Amino acid sequence: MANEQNNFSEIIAHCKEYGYIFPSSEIYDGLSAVYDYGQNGAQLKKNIRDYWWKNMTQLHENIVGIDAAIFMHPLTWKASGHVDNFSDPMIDNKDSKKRYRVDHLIETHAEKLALEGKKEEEYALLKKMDALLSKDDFDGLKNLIEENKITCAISETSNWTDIRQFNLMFDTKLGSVSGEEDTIYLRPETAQGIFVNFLNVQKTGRMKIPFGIAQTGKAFRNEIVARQFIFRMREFEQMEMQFFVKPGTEMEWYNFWKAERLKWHESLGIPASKLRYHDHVKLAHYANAAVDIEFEFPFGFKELEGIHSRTDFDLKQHQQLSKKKLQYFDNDLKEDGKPIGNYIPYVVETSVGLDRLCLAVISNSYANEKWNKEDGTEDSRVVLRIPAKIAPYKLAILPLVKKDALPEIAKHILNECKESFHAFYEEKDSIGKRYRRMDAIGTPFCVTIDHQTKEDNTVTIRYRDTMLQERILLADVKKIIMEKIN
RNA sequence: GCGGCAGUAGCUCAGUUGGCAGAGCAUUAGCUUCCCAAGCUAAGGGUCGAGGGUUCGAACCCCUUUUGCCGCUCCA
Repeated sequence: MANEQNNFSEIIAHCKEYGYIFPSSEIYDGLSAVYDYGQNGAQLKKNIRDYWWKNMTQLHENIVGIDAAIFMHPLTWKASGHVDNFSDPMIDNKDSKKRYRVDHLIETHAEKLALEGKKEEEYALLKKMDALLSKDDFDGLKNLIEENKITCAISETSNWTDIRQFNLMFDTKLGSVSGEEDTIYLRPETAQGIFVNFLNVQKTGRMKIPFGIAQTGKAFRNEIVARQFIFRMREFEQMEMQFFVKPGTEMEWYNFWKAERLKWHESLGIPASKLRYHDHVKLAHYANAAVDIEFEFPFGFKELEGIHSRTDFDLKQHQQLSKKKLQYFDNDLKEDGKPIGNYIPYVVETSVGLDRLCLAVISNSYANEKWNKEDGTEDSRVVLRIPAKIAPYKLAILPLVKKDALPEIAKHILNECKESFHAFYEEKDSIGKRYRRMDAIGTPFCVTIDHQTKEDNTVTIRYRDTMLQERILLADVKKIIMEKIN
């Protein structure tokens, strides 16, 4: 574990040193749990996002992509349950410094009453709590705690602070709307942008169930504790696809996407041994089945993607609050020859954290290698074995020396390649040093132009993963790289 | 959010009793023309995380704050 922790620190340092990820607004000392992607990180992230987008919207003819706004009507979050479930009144015990969720604290006490056989008192307590919670009556709740002499399990005292509200949604003001609705939220998940557009997309795209709507974008959560680098950030990017199905068929599709999404992660070069499913025992308010795909990060197996069977919860809720029908008319025929008719579709959701995926790819790619050279001295390198299809740079073009017209030939290939893929040109320092630098940022291929190139039009191609090299025709460089990155 | 520890050049760190802010690597320029880093010469780079206090004088002592790490707590 100590090694793994060191390894994780090394990876964070490497990300900063090679232009992948920087702490946000670092010159002002940074901002807690906010990070910026640098020149290489942004390209990697974009490549992963594009790869996902293509997989979803191009390789599945029944999935289309949208891009909904971050700001949404405040009722959206009432409907989704975030207003009620995403904020928790908390209370601290001044002696033990322990913090409790008020509802958990009272419920624990109620359970104790039940165990003592005081069923009626338990019931009365819970009923009072629910009434006070629904009114956000924090003083009343504190009184309830004090009246019942509820104590902290650690300090066994009832020396409590006032109750404070911790809302996990960021709010801001929308100027031109009056009254209560001038507070709007930064979306805590991208899914709702898809649900509220369900009918728009279904009607204008003439989509037939089953079909999916995909979206990537930023979401925001005011986490109490956000740590572990870009694993849990306050501002993060999701890649979500909501798949609308006929009620009763949701488990079929849930299992389909569960398998499909695991395969997709493996296609990113993540070995099966570092991926696993984790079934949710305790389900969220909207789900009837939920599983996480977890990746073995340097700090243990953690969620990368969630696959949830969300039932018709979201569409039903939006239908209720918006008073607009969000139903689908199914023209498929039943046994009696008549159309199936109207229903609210069920939804199977796949939701990946893009930042987490970037971290997974980087930590899976990172290796600090040491070996002995032929003369017995030790040699080493740090290499990012990022799969070629998502690597920030695909090819480095290196003239062996910066004279004898070698740079001119190299620049000629650069110009030929740069319209098709991201290529890097460098003529400074020894060739070995340049190879090391390309290893460190994860460039999968290097071609070196040398004196022999002028004689027979061949160049050396050097592979990042194996460090092997071979000679290929100068004229074939672009074609060969194109083949390897597709 | 609470408690503990930490923050000096891009990185890793040194800095004696409170007395001129340093090294190695990295970077840039030049030399070398090398097919897997660590050759030579030179240069640039710092309000010592930030703000305040004590002092003739603070990287060093005190207070506040911020960021990170660890532990709690939280993560529909």
